[in-house]
Amino acid sequence: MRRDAELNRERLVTAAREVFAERGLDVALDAVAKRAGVSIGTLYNRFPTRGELVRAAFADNVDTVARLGEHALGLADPWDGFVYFVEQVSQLQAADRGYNELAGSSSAEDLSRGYDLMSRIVARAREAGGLRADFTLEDMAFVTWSITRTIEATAGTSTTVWRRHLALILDGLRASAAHPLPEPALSREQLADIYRDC
Amino acid sequence: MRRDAELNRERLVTAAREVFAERGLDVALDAVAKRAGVSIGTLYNRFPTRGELVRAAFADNVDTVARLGEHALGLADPWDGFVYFVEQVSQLQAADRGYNELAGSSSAEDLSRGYDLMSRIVARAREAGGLRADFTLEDMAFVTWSITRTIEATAGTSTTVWRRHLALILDGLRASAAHPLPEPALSREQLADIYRDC
DNA sequence: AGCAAAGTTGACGGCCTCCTCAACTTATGT
DNA sequence: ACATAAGTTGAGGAGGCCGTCAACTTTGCT
Repeated sequence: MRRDAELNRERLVTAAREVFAERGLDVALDAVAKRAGVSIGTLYNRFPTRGELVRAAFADNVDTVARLGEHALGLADPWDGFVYFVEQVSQLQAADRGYNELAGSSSAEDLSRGYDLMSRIVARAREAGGLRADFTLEDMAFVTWSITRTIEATAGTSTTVWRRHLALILDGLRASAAHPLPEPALSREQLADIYRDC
Repeated sequence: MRRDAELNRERLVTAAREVFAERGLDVALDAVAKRAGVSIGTLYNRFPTRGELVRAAFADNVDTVARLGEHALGLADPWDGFVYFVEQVSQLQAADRGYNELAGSSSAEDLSRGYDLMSRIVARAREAGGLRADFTLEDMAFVTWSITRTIEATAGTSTTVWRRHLALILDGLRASAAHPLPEPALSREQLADIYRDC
């Protein structure tokens, strides 16, 4: 890759991160090209689909989440680790509209790394008796969808109320709060279907 | 209003209900006109904005919710009434994509009638000690957003898993599950702001 | 029956975004 | 210095939806 091409690529990724953060994942790509100081043709040349640009823009966040997960697993109390992880990821979402949208529709499980990590965090918290026994990995999608949506709705008015909502949710996930659930959890395949569609 | 005009109006409202239910509130209005067997010009003549058509299409649901609320208040146990109301409204949302989207962005409080009703259901459940003491009317928005989003995500795969999610949420709303919340509730004004924007 | 008011029609201009491609510019190795 | 591959450019065609309006049709009153 030529030096100028590499530079333009970086400019595009940076611009994409900024524009996605401010205006969401659905912005017109012209806005990204303009902010990068590059023509729309170059953008399409480098990133033929929007998805590729999105992936490039949020590659860092994937690493960050992995680090958060490792740290969560390092905490002495498994329930605290679970809470820590969910809170930190939510914080990331609250700070970046684009990432919030992404988290709500790809949930980090297309990444085997993130999937595995979350799986361990959930299992550990459940087995230690902090997290309710009937909570499955797939149920994490509910948590993500909930938080994603309230962050989206409240971002313009308060950057912190989502913490209240999260606290309400967490209170329902403690083993001590558990009442029998009326429906079986989603299977791994069902969840995969859901994410495939979007 | 002329007889034919009245008939066309009804056709449009019926068509809108059907199309919104299947494809959401953002469909191209041509689709509604086509299903109604009427020209796009007539649609615009009768309903100058999309909002007016939406309101007309979901007027029935507003009545239904009011009835559900009354019934909830008639139940002997206030907590059961609360649960009943939330479940029934969610059921309505699960059956109609358009109404689900509407509920997620207008939350029935633009309607003073629905607002008042919900207010009483919440207050009653809280005062009876079933619903946690720190739960406010404004917190209902969290519940609505959560359920709306998971219904939206899962509708194509399962028409019932949302009940599992709702059960998890409800477990967090019981007085017995309450742990101190980290943030104050949204004020009535803040919530109004949020709904104004959308 | 005849007529004015009410209602309907759908082609069309406007707007936006997507994505392509032929012409042009730049980097790099020799 | 120059040739050539690599990269860039941006105007423009395609597609979708919106909302309008002048010409036409229907209703209902007298």
